[in-house]
Amino acid sequence: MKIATWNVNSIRTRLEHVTQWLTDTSVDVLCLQETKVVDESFPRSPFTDLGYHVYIYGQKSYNGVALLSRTPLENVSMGFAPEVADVDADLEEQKRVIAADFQGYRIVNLYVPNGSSVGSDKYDYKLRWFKVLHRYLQSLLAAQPQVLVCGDFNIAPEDRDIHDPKGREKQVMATEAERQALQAIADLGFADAFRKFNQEDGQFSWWDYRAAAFRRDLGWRIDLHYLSPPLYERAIACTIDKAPRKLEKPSDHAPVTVELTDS
Amino acid sequence: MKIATWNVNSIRTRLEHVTQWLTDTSVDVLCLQETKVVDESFPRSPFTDLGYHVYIYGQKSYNGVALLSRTPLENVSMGFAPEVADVDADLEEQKRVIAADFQGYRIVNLYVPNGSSVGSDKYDYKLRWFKVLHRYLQSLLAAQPQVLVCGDFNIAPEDRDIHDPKGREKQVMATEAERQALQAIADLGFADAFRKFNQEDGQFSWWDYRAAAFRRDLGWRIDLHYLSPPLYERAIACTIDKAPRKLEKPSDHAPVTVELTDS
DNA sequence: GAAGCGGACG
DNA sequence: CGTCCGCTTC
Repeated sequence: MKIATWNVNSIRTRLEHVTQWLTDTSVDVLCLQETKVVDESFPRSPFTDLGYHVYIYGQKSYNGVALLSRTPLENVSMGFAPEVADVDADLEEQKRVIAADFQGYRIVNLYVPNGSSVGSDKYDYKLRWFKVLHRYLQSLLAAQPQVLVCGDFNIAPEDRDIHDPKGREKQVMATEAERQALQAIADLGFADAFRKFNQEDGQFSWWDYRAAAFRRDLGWRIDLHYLSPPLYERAIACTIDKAPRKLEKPSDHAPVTVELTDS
Repeated sequence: MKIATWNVNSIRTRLEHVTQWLTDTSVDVLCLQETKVVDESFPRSPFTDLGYHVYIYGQKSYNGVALLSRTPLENVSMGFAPEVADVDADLEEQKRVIAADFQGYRIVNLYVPNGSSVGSDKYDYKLRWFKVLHRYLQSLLAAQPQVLVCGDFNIAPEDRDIHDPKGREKQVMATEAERQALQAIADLGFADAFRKFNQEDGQFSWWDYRAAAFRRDLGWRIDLHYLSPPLYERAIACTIDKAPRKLEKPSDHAPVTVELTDS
């Protein structure tokens, strides 16, 4: 079983890249972020034509997440409700969370707020959002010990996940407060699937469009698969596919795939 | 000597087309319209690198004219002032006129208002603008009998300059009032250089982006060179180059070149 | 309806 | 650098 996460930076603009990649890789579930389209305008048929079931939670212009699956998914939920009560309205407005049951476990697909710059309102929003995510995942785990949380986390977990960790404390996606928020999630009982197989630094999933960052390999590893123990046991591979990032008009993110034993 | 006029519909978007065309054609002076950029952001160096001197009169988003010349130009003037006094402020606000001395004659580069639709405020603006243009050119001719006026006139002089003249009286760019305004300019002593050499109908310089107008050759001849008698005598060719209109992401206008004897 | 710009966001 | 949108123009 292969589960992939890919921030596509507009599903409409990246339609060809995504359908081609699905054809090439045959992943079982693809978790998309930054679809940037309202549900009525999501291009469903290119994916149903390939045999995928489509579950979407989108909005105009920004954010938006989706699940594509070769088999139907059960109990699809959008946003933090009803797992978490009393979520600030502004944290639920942005469409960043979609989850569903697949093969007896729960897949949670996240598009974590970027945070803009340290100390900005958006940075505060990101940290508030993580507090709610913590409660949300805590609630999920209480009901179901098998959880896979993936997506664009907009945080590099460690210094080896950044091309240049110098001065990182001032850099959004690398500050101590963000890493602590991420660690609090991990402490619920999640482990980073990629690091089960690969300890090297310089393994990136995102490269800024600016400053020829991809050509110079100035990237960050911010697209992650966090697995609860029973799934972490079953993980047999986790890979970043840089090929789509080399195409014309690419997303700034590469897809990341985790493979689990069938058990 | 070759003088060309080209409405490029954004010099920044069309930069490659224009530099390539200059390289291919080696015109002496290129008169640009709809540069759509403030002077500080005009891409000067691509043209200076090709050996052109650059004179610009631009504004944000709309309008904007420029002169590119292989040799330095003298007495460059922008707008109607100081030739015409007491011009309504709204007629000078839009950057549509740039002029300069070249080889002993004056080149006037115009971007005539489009006029939107008959009876609209913009249509009235266009006719008012022509009244000032008339005074402006009258003043120029009094000082200097050798004048070349070119640009996007947004008027087709005759029915043979329109793909379908039926119902043209209701069509902006072809109404009687507009043609009379244009004729009043001609009556100052200008003649249409193109018609010195070519009497055929269906000779167009502009094709709407809509309705596959270019493919179906549904165009208009609205990009003109008007020459005062001494220059008209010297004209030895006037041609519309449709090649750039066939490129990817073209301007909706083709460049029009007039050639004069060196005399 | 096609295409431009500017501004927000990343 | 590249997405989206609202706006304007033609």
